[in-house]
Amino acid sequence: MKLKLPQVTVSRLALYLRVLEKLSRQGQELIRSEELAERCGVSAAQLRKDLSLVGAFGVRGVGYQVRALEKEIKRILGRDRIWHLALGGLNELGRALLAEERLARRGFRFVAAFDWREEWIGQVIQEVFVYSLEQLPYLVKESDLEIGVITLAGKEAELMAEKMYQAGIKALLNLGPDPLELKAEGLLIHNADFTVAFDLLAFELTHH
Amino acid sequence: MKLKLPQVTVSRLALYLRVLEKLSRQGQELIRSEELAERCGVSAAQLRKDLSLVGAFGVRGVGYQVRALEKEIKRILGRDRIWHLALGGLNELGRALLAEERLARRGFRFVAAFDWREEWIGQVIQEVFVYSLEQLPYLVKESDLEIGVITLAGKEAELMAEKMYQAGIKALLNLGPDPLELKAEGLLIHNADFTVAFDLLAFELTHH
DNA sequence: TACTGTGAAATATTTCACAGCA
DNA sequence: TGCTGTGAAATATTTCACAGTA
Repeated sequence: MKLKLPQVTVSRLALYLRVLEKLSRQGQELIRSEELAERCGVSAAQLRKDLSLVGAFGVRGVGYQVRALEKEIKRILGRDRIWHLALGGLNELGRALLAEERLARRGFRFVAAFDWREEWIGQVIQEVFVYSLEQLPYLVKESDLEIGVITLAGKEAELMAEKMYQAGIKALLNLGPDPLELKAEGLLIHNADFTVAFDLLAFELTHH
Repeated sequence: MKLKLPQVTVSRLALYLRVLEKLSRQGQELIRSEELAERCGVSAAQLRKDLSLVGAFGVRGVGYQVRALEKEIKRILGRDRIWHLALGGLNELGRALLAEERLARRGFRFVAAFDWREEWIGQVIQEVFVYSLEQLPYLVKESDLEIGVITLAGKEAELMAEKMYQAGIKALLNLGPDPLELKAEGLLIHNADFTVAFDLLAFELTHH
């Protein structure tokens, strides 16, 4: 319960897991740190050190059992279970998330969606029902919604965040443009503006 | 041209810029490091150190001129110009990207989209025309396409990446599920699976 | 006075290099 | 023999604390 890892290590573990899942589907049973690291774009030492922070899963002189390592990393990341997600905001981004196979396949399951717009309420998108915000508290309890995923901007994002918090959601992933200002006791908030990836590329292209 | 910055610094600069753009729109003229840092969720020392790595833009005893700082960071990040993007893959994610105001507003402009699927070719989505891949080399030259944005998976992603490289694209941003294996001389590749953000949250929820 | 800019100190992360083991 | 696991060394990043200045 108290495991502390550098955030970069956690995100690399997520990366390793993606590759392991793929190898596993392809039926590969064994992999060496060097090969796995190469596939993930990190050094072998880095990979082994990351793994050593959470346990010793390999066999000296041999390598790692793909399935066993996959299972271990899943457990460590909390990916050995189903997470119930609530979508806040039925814009293009929100609809793309509902359609994301990566999330569905990995146990991140959108159970309900919420919006203010009359045109969306009552619709079913990718098998997910769109509710009005009045129904939020009831559904959080009833469907055990844990993570709220926000795609809205500005005041709408802020209001959605508050409503979700009041309804009993434990964590918010904000994929919208504006960092959430809400500070709420016991609520875990991650602001994750994916468009930063474009700035990184622009920077590197600009400075060789 | 040769400016070297830690990647974390670059992504924080992108964050600062987002907040500055907002302040600028709201007409605020001045901001202190402490306040800006607070808004961005970093320490004031961190913010000042980040800025000091690229220059000294503040006024001691006063703070930073919002517009001037915004302009400087834009220049440093290569955000003081229009980037021409090519979308590779007209799935839900691709269509969400075409609709992303954040990108349009910040100079990341999708100029053309490419797909194999007959049903998409010839369509216009968010004012962007969808072409078949034969037209890729011509359009890269004609429209000066610099960054290819890939939303596809597996073999399709790999093939799209190769075609884009051969057509003369300078950089690829891969938002699809699989790290690109392509290694091509002079091509800048970023794999940026945004779904990692969900794993990070799951990890933190699991380990308090 | 009230801030920024920045060396120096403190931490954190990565790499090295090899001991340990199937 | 051919790997992993891991202390120790090397780097990198963050924080501290205060000199510098409008």
